[in-house]
Amino acid sequence: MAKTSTDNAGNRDNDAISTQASSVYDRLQHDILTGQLQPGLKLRLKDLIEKYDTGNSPLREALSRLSATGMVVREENRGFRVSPAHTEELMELTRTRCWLEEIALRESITHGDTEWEERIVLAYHWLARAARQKDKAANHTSPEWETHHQEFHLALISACNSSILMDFCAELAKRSFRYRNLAEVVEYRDSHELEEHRELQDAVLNR
Amino acid sequence: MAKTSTDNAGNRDNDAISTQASSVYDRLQHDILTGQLQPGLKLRLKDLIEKYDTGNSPLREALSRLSATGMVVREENRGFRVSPAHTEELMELTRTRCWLEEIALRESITHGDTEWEERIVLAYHWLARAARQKDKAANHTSPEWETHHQEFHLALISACNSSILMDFCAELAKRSFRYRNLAEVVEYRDSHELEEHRELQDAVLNR
DNA sequence: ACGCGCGAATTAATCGAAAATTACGTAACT
DNA sequence: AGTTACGTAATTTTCGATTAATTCGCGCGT
Repeated sequence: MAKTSTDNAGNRDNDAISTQASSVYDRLQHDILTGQLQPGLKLRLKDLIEKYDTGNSPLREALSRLSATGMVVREENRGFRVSPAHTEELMELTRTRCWLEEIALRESITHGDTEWEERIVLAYHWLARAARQKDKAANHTSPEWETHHQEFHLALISACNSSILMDFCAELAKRSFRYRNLAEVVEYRDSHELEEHRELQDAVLNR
Repeated sequence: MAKTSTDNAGNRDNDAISTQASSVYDRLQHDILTGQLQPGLKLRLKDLIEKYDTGNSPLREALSRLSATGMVVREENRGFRVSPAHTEELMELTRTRCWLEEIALRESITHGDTEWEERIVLAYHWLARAARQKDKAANHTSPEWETHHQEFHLALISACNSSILMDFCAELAKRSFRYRNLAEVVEYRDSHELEEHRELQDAVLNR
């Protein structure tokens, strides 16, 4: 989950040089999602300027963007802080995510074509490969695995005919990812997790 | 639709003075939603600084926030422009909005309590009153009516147990509002629109 | 001891100008 | 004629410093 879809999407195939504000945005978001910046933490501009080795304006810009997506909360004339995390919000999040992903998946199954199927197969392939490497390193949350996991789920719903809904799902996935990291719930992830994903893939492809 | 939920939510009951960046954010969003700033329009910082009578930093902050919600698109090192409007996106938007509001309404009907019902009745009352004043002025899109219309729809889904979903719905409503203004489709709004809302209220209250 | 108001220190928000990047028009070259 | 290279102008991005707001601590009065 090193990069988000919105941030560097424009830099895929052209020479566009990422601006400093975007770099700080990425790094800040990463640190929030991985829990290195804890919920509720006061974000003092001076400290962040030093920590992320940047200037006033880019930092403020990054924080503004993050506040719009709910990663940080802005308190007028009082600065920013990492958005708090409550168990209620996690429940709400899970609930909402279920609703939205159910719709998206249902629609995808209805309207999905062969290209969609190929995307799923490919995404699963990458996920499985990342999982194999994960086993080797015995690293429960390898960044690549997270990326491919995200990509797999996005592939599943990629035929729902609504990029808006996909964006919402991606947003919810990010927030869920954050809660996972905060709780450091790693126990439940055992070897048959990959199997579940395979079953999911097969079930979807068979409608 | 003068104020959005996120923007001035913090100013509800305390003395917090709105910052200049937030003011510019509100005004910019308003002008985009009402179509005064047309889709795809290049937003030159110098012009905007003059037009909105502000400085470099607040403006940039406002634009950054708007880019996160998709109101404006950011082109790295190339500035900002008002996000374009396609008919496909309108269709996608409508589709997605249906899905989400259906869930939210269904959940609200299931879990709604008497407080929820009171909120609906109250919201309808305000809406009806605004509609009456609208008739007097023969003004199809009075800002107050839009506000109360929004509030009514939010009240309907306010018992869905997911503020996240409500935020998404509000976001979609804003975008729809924009398309309505862009197309200036006013014909279909006739006198029985209020009736429809009344029927909606009654139906919901009767589950 | 507790609450209240005033002033110093700290922090956030804004401004004005420098630095970096892109856009554009002109000229040279194939 | 078309195309590439180059220099200038326009624009965006960033920096450093100023201004405005908040927080904290102390003394005063009750």
